[in-house]
Amino acid sequence: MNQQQTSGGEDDRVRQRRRQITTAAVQLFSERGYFQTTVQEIADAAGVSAGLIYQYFDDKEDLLLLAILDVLDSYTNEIPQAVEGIADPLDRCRAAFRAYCHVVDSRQAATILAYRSTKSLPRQHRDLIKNAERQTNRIIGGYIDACIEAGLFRNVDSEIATYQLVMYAHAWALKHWQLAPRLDLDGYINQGLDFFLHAMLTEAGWRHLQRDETV
Amino acid sequence: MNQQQTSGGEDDRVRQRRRQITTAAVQLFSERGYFQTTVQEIADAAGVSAGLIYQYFDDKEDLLLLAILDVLDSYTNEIPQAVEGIADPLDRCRAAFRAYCHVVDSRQAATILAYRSTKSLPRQHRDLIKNAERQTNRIIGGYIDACIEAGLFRNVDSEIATYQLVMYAHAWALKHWQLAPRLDLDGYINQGLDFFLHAMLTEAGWRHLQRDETV
Amino acid sequence: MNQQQTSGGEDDRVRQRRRQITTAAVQLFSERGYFQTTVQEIADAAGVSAGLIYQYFDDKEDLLLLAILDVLDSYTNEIPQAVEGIADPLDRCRAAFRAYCHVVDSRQAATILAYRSTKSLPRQHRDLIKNAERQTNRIIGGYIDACIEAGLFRNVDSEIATYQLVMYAHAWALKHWQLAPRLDLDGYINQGLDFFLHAMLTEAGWRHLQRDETV
Amino acid sequence: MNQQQTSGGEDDRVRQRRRQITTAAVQLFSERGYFQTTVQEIADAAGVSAGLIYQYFDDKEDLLLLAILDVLDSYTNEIPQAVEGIADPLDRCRAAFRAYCHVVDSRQAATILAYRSTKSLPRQHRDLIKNAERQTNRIIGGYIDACIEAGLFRNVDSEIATYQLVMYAHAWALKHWQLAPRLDLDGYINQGLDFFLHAMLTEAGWRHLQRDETV
DNA sequence: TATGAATGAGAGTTCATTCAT
DNA sequence: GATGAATGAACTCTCATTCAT
Repeated sequence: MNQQQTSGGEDDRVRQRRRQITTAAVQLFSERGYFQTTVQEIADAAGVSAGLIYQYFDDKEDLLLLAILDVLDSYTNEIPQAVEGIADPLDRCRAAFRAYCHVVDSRQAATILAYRSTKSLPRQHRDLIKNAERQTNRIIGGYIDACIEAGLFRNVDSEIATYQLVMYAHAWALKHWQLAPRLDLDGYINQGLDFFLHAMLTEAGWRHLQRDETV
Repeated sequence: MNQQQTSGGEDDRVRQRRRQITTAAVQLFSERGYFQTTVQEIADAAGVSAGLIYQYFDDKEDLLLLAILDVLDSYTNEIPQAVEGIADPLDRCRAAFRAYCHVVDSRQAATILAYRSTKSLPRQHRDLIKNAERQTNRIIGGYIDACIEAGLFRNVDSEIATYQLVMYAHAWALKHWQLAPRLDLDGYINQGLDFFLHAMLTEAGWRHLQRDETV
Repeated sequence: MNQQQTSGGEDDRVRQRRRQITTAAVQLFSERGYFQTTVQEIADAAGVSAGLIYQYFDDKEDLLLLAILDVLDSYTNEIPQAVEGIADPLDRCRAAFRAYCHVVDSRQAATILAYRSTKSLPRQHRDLIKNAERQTNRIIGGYIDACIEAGLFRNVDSEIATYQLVMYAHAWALKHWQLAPRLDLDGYINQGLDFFLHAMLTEAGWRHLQRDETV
Repeated sequence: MNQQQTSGGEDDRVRQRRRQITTAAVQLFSERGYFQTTVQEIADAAGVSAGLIYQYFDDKEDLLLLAILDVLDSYTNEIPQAVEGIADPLDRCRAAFRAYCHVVDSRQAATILAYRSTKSLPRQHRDLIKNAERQTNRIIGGYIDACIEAGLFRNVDSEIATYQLVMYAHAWALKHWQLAPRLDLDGYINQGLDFFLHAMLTEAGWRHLQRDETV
């Protein structure tokens, strides 16, 4: 990644420029795909010259990397926010799942971007993306673990379970053309919750859930 | 799509050539991606000249379309084969799931191809791919429906359930880098079966399952 | 040019094939131009395979040469035919001019072909075309000379005069888009005759002409 | 046609580049023909890279169009210049004819270009060329009309007469291989004048001409 | 004699990247 | 810092020509 020697106050201008360009890149890469988007188009969308991009990014690939990481970051940020203040582990799990699905829904094209374009990057950059993904997954995994420890979930492999949840959320973007005609987002989320709870809840978990709903 | 006028015996040569080229295309598109693969490379891999490809395919895009359809066809063909002769609906469902996961495992790169590259095609071609996908899904859906009708599965939305199964199988390819270090294919399949059965089986279903295993 | 060793009766088949292909070539080269016409298209139009063309012609250029010569031959043949039996030199001249204009009218595209494509040929082939052209011109030139010798035309340079007549006729094809909206062929011919007669007739010529019209 | 956004002073650089490339294109297209000339060759001749051409022209066809129009413009510009200050309509007519022949002589290959290559363009572009041609013709036509109105020329169709003059001039390029061995340019021009004056002058015209020469 | 599958050189065009201003 | 004109490598696709059948 391009390293700018930033001396003090310059830092903000640099960050601002990077954001401006990254935002345009996410938008265009998501819509049209990495290879069908030209650097010139990104420059136009960002309102800068093509040449300037090369002062903030090494090359087009670097731009892709940053664009994908930007999207993954938004997951890592928005999900914990959504469950903030929810103490009950089961509620927290459900809220996190809902939040994930909502983020995917609002950034469908960007979600697909990682699936389409990650493989276009060199191994080293791919690893950065995988780590960012793992980070989000670990958050979800933590919520599941809490439920298991509380005896609400069966003792499933929480990492595999996390992938189930994550893939279910991603499927809303990946297979939207197939799912959208049949359900709206809330229907999709409820189906998912029904499924996952049946798959994972223990007897104690069911009682906890019912009390929850009684209250 | 390119239409060759094929009169009788010529048909075989044409099919053979198309297969030869498509196989190379699936291989290379899967490995390197659509845009990073040149037509020349496909020609070399297929052992033909670059020009000849244009006698069997309209253009590079056509080649991509046929490559993706080829992969999807292998799903549609191999899964019914794997459950042939299995009468019990629950057994059939489990066998189909296993088969799906095995096909994905054996054609990982090709499975990813559809996710990466479908969007690079024009709408009309995308629709052909979607239909091929629907066709496979309908097969799986039929197996699930049979279990529901037999009272073995809860009355879930079988289409959504199908997507769950399919995405789980696809995840083995899409997130292989993440999953493979933790499990082998059989472990992954068993985790999945455990999960899905818990999510869907009725009381009757559980009894059926246990009798099954006793026998 | 391709030399076929023709043994006796084979000769006809060969000539027939050549004619078949040349006719298609004239047609297509005239309509679309030399470079925009593919050998395959000519083969299709002639109802033979592309490969066969190379048994009767050296290459595509050869085909062009023969096509142009074919058109020029039709001039050399048709004009003398049209004046056959006309003894009066002035009448013969006028009839020849009319005939030339009519041939051009009926083969407009082919007439343009020589203008468009001759330069695409190597010098040696160009010379063959020039000679064919000279041959036709010499015929016209002869008619003019006869009028001069008879004292009906001024003693103009008959070769230049010939070019005037020829270019006037060719202009009907070359500038058809411009001329056709203003005149029909006969109007164009009459304008031309009026022009040329005024330019060339002597006093004696005028009297000859009037006597002609009186009779 | 390619539209460059030109703001003020940039305009000159753009015009200069376009001229540089157009000049090379006229040269090469004229010498070798449109299809035998590669964009790379034009770039080399113009001293720029092949890619740059596509920043000033849409495609090779656009380049052809501009090249032809450039030649036609030189007619429209140079002929009126040559007759500037000549008040007598007959003298003006003769000077214009001389000028036309001289321009054709100095740009022989370019003159042929329009005949060879116009048909390679799409209808819309062909129309632009036709209009440019009409414009030049209208200038000549005006000079002839003036002679008719002054009673110096017979009341001929001035448009057809214009074509006669124009074709005669063009023939110097189109049939140069045939004409040049017999006459030089001045001889050709004089022959033409002799011819046209005989064809068109009235009695009054002849007297005007003689007085002219007496003076 | 006739076919048409196969070749492969070569063309137009795009676009990431650089660098003088 | 910022521009955008300029580069040139690389790619897709076409088509004249050959040759096994």
